[in-house]
Amino acid sequence: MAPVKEARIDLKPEDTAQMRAKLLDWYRRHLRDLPWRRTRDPYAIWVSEIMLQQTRVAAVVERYEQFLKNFPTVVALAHAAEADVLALWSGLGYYRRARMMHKAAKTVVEQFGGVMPASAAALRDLPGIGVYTSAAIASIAYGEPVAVVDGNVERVVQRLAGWGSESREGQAELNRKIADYATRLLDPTAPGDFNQAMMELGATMCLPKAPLCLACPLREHCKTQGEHPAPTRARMRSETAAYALVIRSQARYREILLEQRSEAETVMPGMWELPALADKEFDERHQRMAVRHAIMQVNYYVRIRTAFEDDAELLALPSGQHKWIRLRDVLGLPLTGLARKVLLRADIPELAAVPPMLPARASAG
DNA sequence: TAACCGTGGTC
DNA sequence: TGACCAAGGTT
Repeated sequence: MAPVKEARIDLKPEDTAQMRAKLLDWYRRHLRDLPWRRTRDPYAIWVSEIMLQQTRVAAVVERYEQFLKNFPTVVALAHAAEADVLALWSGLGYYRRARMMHKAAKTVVEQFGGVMPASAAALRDLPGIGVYTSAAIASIAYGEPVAVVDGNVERVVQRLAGWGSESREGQAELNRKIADYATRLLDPTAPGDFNQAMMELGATMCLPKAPLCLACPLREHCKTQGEHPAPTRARMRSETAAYALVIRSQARYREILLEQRSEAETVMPGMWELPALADKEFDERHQRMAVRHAIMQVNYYVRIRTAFEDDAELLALPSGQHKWIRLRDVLGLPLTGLARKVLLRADIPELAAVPPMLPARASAG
């Protein structure tokens, strides 16, 4: 006798078999050629899954290979300095992900002899690896039959099953039902491909706003044909900010003034940024550039002012530690996303090409 | 459980 | 300009 909870899921065995076949067939013909789909190395897949958390595929594609070039194995990552790991993460956001993965790599080396845990349950014990990520790595790298539930799968299942806002149950109960459905639907003979197919379907067909139902391989099995309750919106606000680009020439090289955020900050602790201006207002003649920078619920409209070494009174340098950094070493530091963006757009010859490898340890430590 | 942690593209 | 959103985890 089936448990009550599962009995509410309307999925007949013959439907399941058809849906698996249609979805896998569609996936194998339409999958995007992404770098992490060319490997079964559990470490490389781990890196991709951490980078992909709440982050767009396009942003990850740019960083994934560079990260693996610098840290090709879990042992290499474990032996790296945290500042170097963060430097390669600069601009990706959610920096705790990088710190936790670095910490987990050390655990893998110290406790497991440098061999990645080979099951979802064991992976789950590492910092930064939760229910989703452990299932993703285990199914893709090891073929373990565990279903993933990410934002895509959640939406796809809700539409397939017709579970919408009319249900009175709590979010926790709904999440259980979704995980149950995904587990029932999972093709145990190809769990890695199947999981990726569900996510790919959500990412490219079963879109949040205007789903492409007419081209969907599962349309005949879908209860809603794309309906989905509109998610509640968070409020955004705008602010202005102003920073200084201060460059000085030394005998053989040029240096830029940067400031290191306190380790006690809750946001981007210990990372390097441009010095803030004491006064956000300044003459347009001194403006080097203007950029928008979205952080969480705030759109910052940022103006960057050109300044010089003896303009110190313009700068607000009360707490943070500031330092002159050689321009050629700057990309080796853990920069905030905003600092990185400004420097890369500032047309600075020393930064003309993003180096594929981290520079030798910068002098800013 | 809900708040918190970053970002760039796009409309 | 303002707002939305993307392969979550932690506390």
